[in-house]
Amino acid sequence: MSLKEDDFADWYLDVVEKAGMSDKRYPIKGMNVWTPYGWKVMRFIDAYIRQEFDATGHDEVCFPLMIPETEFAKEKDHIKGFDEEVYWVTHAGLNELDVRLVVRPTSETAMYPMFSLWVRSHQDLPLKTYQIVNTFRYETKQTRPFIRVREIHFFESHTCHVSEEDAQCQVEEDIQILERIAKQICLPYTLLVRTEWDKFPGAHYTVGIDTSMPNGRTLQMGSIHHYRTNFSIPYNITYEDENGEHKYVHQTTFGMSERLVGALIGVHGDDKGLVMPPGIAPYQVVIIPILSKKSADEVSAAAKALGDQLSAGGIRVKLDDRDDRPGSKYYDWEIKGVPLRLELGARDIENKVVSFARRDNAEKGTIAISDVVPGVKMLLDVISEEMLARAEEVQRSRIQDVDSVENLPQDKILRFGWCGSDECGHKFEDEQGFKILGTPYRPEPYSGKCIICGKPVDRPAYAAHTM
RNA sequence: GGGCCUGUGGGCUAGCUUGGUAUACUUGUGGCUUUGGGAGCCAUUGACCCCGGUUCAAAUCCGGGCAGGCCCA
Repeated sequence: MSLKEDDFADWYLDVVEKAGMSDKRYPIKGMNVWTPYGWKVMRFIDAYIRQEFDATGHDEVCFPLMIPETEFAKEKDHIKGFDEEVYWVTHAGLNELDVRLVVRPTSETAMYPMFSLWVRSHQDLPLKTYQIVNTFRYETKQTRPFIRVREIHFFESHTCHVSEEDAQCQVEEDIQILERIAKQICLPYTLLVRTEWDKFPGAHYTVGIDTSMPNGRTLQMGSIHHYRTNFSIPYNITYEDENGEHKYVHQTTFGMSERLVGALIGVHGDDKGLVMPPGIAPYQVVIIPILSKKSADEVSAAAKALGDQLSAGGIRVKLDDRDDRPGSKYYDWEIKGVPLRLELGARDIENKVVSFARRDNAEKGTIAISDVVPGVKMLLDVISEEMLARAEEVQRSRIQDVDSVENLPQDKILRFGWCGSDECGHKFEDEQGFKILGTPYRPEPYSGKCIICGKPVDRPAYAAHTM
């Protein structure tokens, strides 16, 4: 699906509301209520994230929400990057606080004072932790559910290593974890090393994780940072090595937010509503019994038995036995994006089959009732693969090579030569209104000239309008 | 940071200029009926953002507050 800006904004808000993902009527701008269906989706994503981090030797932790100003201010670039968008707690009861408290916009400054206590020896390393929490950032721009909010649900992993090389290996592991998470949600993405002026405040370098939305803009879903010793020095996180020498740890972080939900809505949705990737769909299958006066009891019992069978087979299934017309139910579940609809009526029972309809491509057919569990599983796998393949194809088609600033396509991701200088980069951004997303994390063959100064370059830069 | 606009049942909306019983659709609830793509009929619940002012009378006019949206830097 491809949409103009206004159409996308209307479509997005409409779908989020009608599918029951979020209620934005809570009386604080940018702080929305997770309604049951939306929260189910987020929980399935979180569950998968937990599984991935646990399996790669990370320990889940949970740090306090508040950070004393004295700790928050220790890393100068970091505070400069965040001080305009943090919430402050200045009072407690009737008293003004001596040391004001920051409501975390991210948790480096909460965690690292403790890391300096936890890490003493090289045997304590690597330290690999993560947490899934809410953070707060005072957004002044237009807010939008999941995409730009002031209370952000996200995960953040924080690691400490003996050397820059070890930390670099962690970045590679993070990318593998990302690959698996993205596959589960059928989301394509690009890995681009951000410009110096756009990297995370305090980072050595930042890898942005972007995806492409139907209005032609890119959405940053998360990022991976290599900090080197930029934080361990001000927070004094040191270890004693084999030779008794004290050294600063090298650190990384990796985080992705509820924007994953915004991305899956935008990337997969269509004019009928959401399309949920089977991997994180709260309901992978919905069963609609087709009742008639004569067959009501028989069909109801068969539908119930079918639901139990699928459920026992490990499939997340919803039996919609509301007293409503089938057509009306179809529309309801299509808006919510349930990947597979099963219809069961007297005709199907007679033929020993169940009818199905795929949400992603509207394909219909039947499955033998004797073979229903493996049949449904296979269909869900196929749906997942095809959703990812289609989304990847769309993303590829949105990337366009350009070699001049004349007539830049406004709804594409531009690939072009950039010498890497701040001067040319800023000139391009200021004059063209595009944001430079960065240069590929994985080198890709390229030869061209800087689009501004004409100097020969051997790697491309990417730019786009961003959400 | 500067400017503009808007708040009416759960949702969407008419009424506001020119003050006088608040409108339609949708949703919710109960019933009858129906069920292979949003059926129909009957009954019914439900609102003027808050505070103050003007007035016989305020959704409507005025002031302030709160909330939301848009545009520009």
